[in-house]
Amino acid sequence: MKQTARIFAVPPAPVSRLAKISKESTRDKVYAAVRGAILSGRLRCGERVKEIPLAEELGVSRAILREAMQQLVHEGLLEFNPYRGARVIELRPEQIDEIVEARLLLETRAVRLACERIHDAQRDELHALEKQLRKEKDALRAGQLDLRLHQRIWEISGHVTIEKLLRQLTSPLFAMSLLMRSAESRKDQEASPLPRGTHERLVASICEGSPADAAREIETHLTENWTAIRRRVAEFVARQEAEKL
Amino acid sequence: MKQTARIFAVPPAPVSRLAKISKESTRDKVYAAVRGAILSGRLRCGERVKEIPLAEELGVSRAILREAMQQLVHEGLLEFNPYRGARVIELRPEQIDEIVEARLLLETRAVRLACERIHDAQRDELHALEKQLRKEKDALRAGQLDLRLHQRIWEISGHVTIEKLLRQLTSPLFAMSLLMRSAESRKDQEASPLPRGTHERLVASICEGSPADAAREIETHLTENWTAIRRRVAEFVARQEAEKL
DNA sequence: GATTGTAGTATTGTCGACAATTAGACAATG
DNA sequence: CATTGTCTAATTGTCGACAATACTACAATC
Repeated sequence: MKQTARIFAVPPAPVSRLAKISKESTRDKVYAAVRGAILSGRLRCGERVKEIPLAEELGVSRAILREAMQQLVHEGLLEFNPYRGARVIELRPEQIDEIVEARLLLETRAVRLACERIHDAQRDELHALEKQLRKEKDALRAGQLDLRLHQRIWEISGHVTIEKLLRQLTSPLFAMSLLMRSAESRKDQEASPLPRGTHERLVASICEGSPADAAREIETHLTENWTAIRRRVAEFVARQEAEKL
Repeated sequence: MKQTARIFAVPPAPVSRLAKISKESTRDKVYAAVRGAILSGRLRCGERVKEIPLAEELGVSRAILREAMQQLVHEGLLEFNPYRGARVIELRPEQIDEIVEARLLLETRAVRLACERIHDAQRDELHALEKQLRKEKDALRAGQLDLRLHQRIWEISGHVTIEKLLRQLTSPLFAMSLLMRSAESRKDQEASPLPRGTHERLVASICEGSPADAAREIETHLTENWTAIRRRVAEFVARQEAEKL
């Protein structure tokens, strides 16, 4: 007895505008489900992903799951080794540097564009998101809100290509940040919250349309946030190497 | 009687260094084969890609082919519509603008890094490539050499993340340039060769380690080259729209 | 004549089964 | 005791078959 679709976080039938009739395929749903599992921490970085159990859990065949997994490989969330299975990626500190640098190049452009193209309704939305983020005490949910805020800004920029690239770059970073959060003691977590002030200033700059300010804010925001995480990752792999010996 | 592997451009057993024992899977070979078919013009932009004939031609099952095609979707070379099959993408002029802009952001950084990190052996290689490119009269081969030259520079930059993104951005552009070349009259082709001088200056700047010059060269190179193609694409879609009526 | 309904066919979506490969346990050998 | 060889179980790689859907042509209706 299969229990299909229980896993899928079924979205409330996204008000199909006439242009977008393309019903999403099973593969897309599986892709979203696995991606969500990684990005919510249910599948942790470095963890082996076995096809049979996961396919059964999702109520689909392995073939479909494998197709979805290929997409995740290309998105940088999974690693494949022939006959040895797939693992969720595990970034090394240098890779984090690279990804953050690339993100900076692209996201700077994105926020500048957002400054030019933002509408009033979107201004309200950004402020609401920022306010919600400021009030959120739970670290995990705060991280997810932070991600949503960024994504919203990319969308507002109207630059689809850059948006896709940023989404791709951010996924593995976010997954690693989850691993760090779960790996470290509760005390450390309290000691390093997200730098809230930068969000406020970033949103403000975009809403008043000051590209230079916005660019500066996004730079400090990214740099501060990820140098902290980079340090933790470095400590983490050092500890891991030590255990190996 | 199947004729497996006849299609695969079998590479001469890429001197496996001890670290890289991972024998490439059938899926990777299929991926490379289809990608090659698109990037060599055998599969043209906008063309429908039917699974059964292609799978038979490659001598593999549809399942494998579909996995490979998923990767190509993510790379931006294929488009999927449920139950309607896959097509090779067809870029609109605005998309070309976007991609070129993103490429510019990333490739500028790449050439600057290449200036810092290049070795003597690589200098020789770049010069050799550039010389070969300068002598090449055939437009298609010249385009492929141009691509190789760029890719080599990305590799020299040592920035794996940027390299991957650039590869992704360039694939669809290149495919479209092939379409343009085949769509237009022979006379026009002669009239618009690649701007060779910029390659020479670009390679020179990188080899002598002048980041500012190199960045300027890559910018003019990309801009000149792709505004020309963008114009042709615009004409092409206009002609196409006209035929529809 | 244009539109609508209705086969039939071609193509994609999905699945379960079997083959190939790896990893780990355990015995044999020096 | 360390090393090597062999067997077994678990897992992935590959395939062919069947179901679901979309496209085409043609007939029916107004």
